[in-house]
Amino acid sequence: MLLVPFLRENPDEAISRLKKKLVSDPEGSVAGVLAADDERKRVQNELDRTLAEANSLSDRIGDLFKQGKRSEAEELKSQTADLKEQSKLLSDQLAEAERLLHERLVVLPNLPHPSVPQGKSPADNEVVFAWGVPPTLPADAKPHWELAARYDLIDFELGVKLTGAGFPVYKGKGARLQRALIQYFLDKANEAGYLEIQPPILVNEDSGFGTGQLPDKEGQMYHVGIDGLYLIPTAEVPVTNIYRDVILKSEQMPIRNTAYTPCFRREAGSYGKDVRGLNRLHQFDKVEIVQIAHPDYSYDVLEEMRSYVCGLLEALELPFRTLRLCGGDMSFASALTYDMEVYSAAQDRWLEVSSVSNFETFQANRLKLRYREGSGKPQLAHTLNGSALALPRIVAALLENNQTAEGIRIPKVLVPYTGFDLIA
RNA sequence: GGAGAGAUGGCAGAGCGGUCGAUUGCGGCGGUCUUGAAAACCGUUGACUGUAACAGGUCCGGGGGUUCGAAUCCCUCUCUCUCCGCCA
Repeated sequence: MLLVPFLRENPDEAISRLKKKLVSDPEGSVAGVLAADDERKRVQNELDRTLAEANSLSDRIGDLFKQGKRSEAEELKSQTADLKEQSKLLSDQLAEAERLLHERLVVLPNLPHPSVPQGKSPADNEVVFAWGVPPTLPADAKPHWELAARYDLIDFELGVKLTGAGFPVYKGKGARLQRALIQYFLDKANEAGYLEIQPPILVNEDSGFGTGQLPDKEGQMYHVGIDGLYLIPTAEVPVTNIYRDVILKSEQMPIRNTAYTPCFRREAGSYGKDVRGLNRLHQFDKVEIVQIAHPDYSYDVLEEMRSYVCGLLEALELPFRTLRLCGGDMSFASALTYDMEVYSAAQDRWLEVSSVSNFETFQANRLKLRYREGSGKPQLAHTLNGSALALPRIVAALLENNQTAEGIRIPKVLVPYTGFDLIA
């Protein structure tokens, strides 16, 4: 959620940055927020004055009673009725003004960092880094869904029987590969100084709001209506919400957490090869990294997280590139996002395997996640997170890029985890 | 699912309807003492809002009510804990 004081002091800057995020009427939006805030302040002021008057009257009545001046007290009592009615009215007005302000504020996305490229679609993303060479595959190279079937690693039809499309069943070496990747990613994150967390995978509404999934992206989460809980779309939600309503000491930062969880997404997506096989699922596994950082160095932290993820991909020997997302392709809450994409030769396309973002104070403002410098006033912290990594497309790329006539080769770093170096 | 107890400041834990934003202890911070530290002693220590700064306002789980006045009384919701049952 954007900060009203910032909008008030820098309306023009806010408007031009919102434009980059393709907000349709940034002028009207900002003006609407400021107007709502003005009204809120006006009503608040009036209410405060009324309450102050009522409070002082009550004090005097109390004093008079103590002094035994009953009739004078009764006299004053009669004066309070008006104030009472007025304050009731005003507090209703205040609630309405606050609701309106919140309603207008909550629909505005985060402001993009100055380095974010202008653009509308993935085609406008900026390639900032690339590593590795696409492998030369045999002429009869297969996409991963055919490989998964041939080696009996993943059964998509069986998932349809049990649950529905997008809920695959992993079997044998396929299942083992999943477990190996999770273990490997967690071990690496631990080595890099991230504290491992095992959070709940259902969260309440407050948590959904805190990280920005609610209220605007409600439809993307599975909802357990009877209990009012949501299945998490990413571990970011429970892990970041650990720090909701928390005031840290500045020396406690940066906080570095990692978590493996299944992730659930309802998003329907498009049809055809974009969603074939592992390309888009309703349930998948992911290891997430989250940091809470001081605003002074949160962009250093972002770079560190980015290079950490790149290191994982290099270790897995997967050719990849890093994109700086353009304003139109960024998520609602993000100020700057890097996507890592692995090249899949057999599909001849780039697969997004990780997304690393700095949310600055956007989530922290919703979460009331603050830090204190010495004995100073609490300040909003910066939140960051990234996938490190999401399994399905890593598996897809591993299968496709490492296919040989003998079978599918497992990268060296994974062999201690899988217990085999070839799927044949 | 049944029965009971509870929800107060970083934590623990008080709080006859006005003098309570809230006793006290611990913790934190500052100081005295000390070569330094510990101990002891003294002081200080919530958040939000608001103001140029004061002032003012709000917050004792959420919501509503009684009252001139509510942390204290009433209603309601939520959550937590204990015991029993059930299950892993």
